[in-house]
This record gives sequence, C-alpha cells and structure tokens, in this order.
Amino acid sequence: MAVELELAPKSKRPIGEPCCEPLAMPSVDSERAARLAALAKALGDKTRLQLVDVLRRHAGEVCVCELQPLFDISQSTLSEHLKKLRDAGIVGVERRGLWAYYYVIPEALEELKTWLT
Amino acid sequence: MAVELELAPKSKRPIGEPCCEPLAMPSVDSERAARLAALAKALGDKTRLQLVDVLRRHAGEVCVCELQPLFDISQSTLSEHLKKLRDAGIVGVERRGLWAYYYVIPEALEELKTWLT
DNA sequence: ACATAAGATCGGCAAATGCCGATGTAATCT
DNA sequence: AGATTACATCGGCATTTGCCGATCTTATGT
Repeated sequence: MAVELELAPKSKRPIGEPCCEPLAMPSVDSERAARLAALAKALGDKTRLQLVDVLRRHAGEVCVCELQPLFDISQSTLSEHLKKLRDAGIVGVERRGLWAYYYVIPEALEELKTWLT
Repeated sequence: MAVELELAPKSKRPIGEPCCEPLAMPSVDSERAARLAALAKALGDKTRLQLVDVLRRHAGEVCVCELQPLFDISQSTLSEHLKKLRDAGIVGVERRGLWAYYYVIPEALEELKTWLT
C-alpha cells in the first residue's frame, strides 16, 4: 500500500529526550483511505448497520416493505438509508414489479474487513 | 450479531392488502448494533481512518506531535479526532512526560471485523 | 382509463460534525 | 520563578446528517 504520508522529525523538544523516533510511516493511500472511510461511514449508523445485517442473511428475499416494520422510522427515512448504502456500494437493488429487493455486495464488506485484519 | 428475523414467504396478493406480514423482530441486538455502528462511525472519517492505520503500525511509538505533520489539519482538530477514537474505544493513550502516545486497541477493530465476517 | 400500492425524492428543520483560532492545563527547561 | 512545549478543550461557524410529511414515479389490478 503506497505511502503517502511522510513523517517529519520534530524540530523542537526538551533537550534530554527526543519525543519519538523518526519513523518511515506507511499508511493507506489517500484514495483508499477515503473509500474505506466511506464504507465505515455508511455502516456508522445503527439503523443502516442493522439493515445490512438483515440483508446479509436474506439477500434478494426481502422487499423493502418487509424491512419497514423492523425499524421505527418512516418509509422515506428507510428509503434514504438504503440509498446511502447503495451510494457506498454496500448494497444493490433488484426491482421486481412493484417491489425492490436489496442485497448486500459482499466485496464491499470484504474491503473493510481486509483492512481491519 | 443476530437480528432474529422470520421471513414471511412472498406471494402475490390482491390489491388492498398489505405487501407482507409484519415481521416480529424485536431489535434483539440493538445494543450491539449500536456499539458496532459507533465503531464504524468513528472510522467513518478519512483522517481518523488514516490515524488508526498509522497507529496500528506504530502503536506506542508515535507521539501526537509526530502525527501532526502527516495531516493537513490544525492541532486542535487532530486532538479532537483522537478524542473521538478514544471515546469509541478504538485507541488508548499513554502519557509520557509532555507527550501523548496513542495506540490502537485491537479488540475494538476485532469486534467490527468479526461482525463483518 | 383510473385507482392503488411500493418505493424514491423533495423541502424543511433540528442536531451533529468537522474545522479553526484562542485559551487552558500540565510537564519540562532555563 | 518564568518561559516553553505538548496536548486538550472552548466558542463559534459552515456543512452534513437524520428525520419527517408531502409529493412524484412507476408498476399493477380493476
């Protein structure tokens, strides 16, 4: 993973001890960090996290109207949560007739999981 | 985290009847969902995610003043980001003299990782 | 064609977030 | 003691967020 942030040595400090050793400091590159943060952000809401949890185990089987009674929020709010998850690439939708069936995209969760490992 | 959900089989239904049966789903692990969401939320910022990434590789070796030049934000903003990570239980601090050495608490990341698996 | 239903989007509002400079606190140096 | 340093916290500001009811779009049934 490309090093984008570099460590600069401290210029001032009490004479005795150095604050810290200068370290070549690898970090996730900016683009990847932004992507990972976006994934985490999308999961950073209790309702959305529960949505993902439910969808993960019932992908393609549950329509939105079935999801609705599980949460104490309005239909529009639920729809907006699902949109955020969609925008983050965490879920996808399949429309069948009047209904919308959401499913988790496992690769998205895998991305985060990989970084966490 | 198991949100216990019973799925009602989907069937075509006449107009005028609800799309699906309401599903009896007590927000069983509501507490755990909140915890996981809080973890994800804390990671849901590019700067904080990069902070965690750096700290993970250099736990206890890097003081805040050394972290600072890595990010294009003010000292106070950096400090506030670290506080959020602290509050989420993702990092801890050890103070040595004037300096503060942050380290990642691996169990916190593990929590999220486990759920993602 | 018309009515109905699922779901997305809009407008608006209160609360939370990220950011900064200024100030506070505590440890260390002269 | 006073000065300096590292870091935390405060006050304020602009943006984003979550939420809602209302409305729009699209598909289906009569």
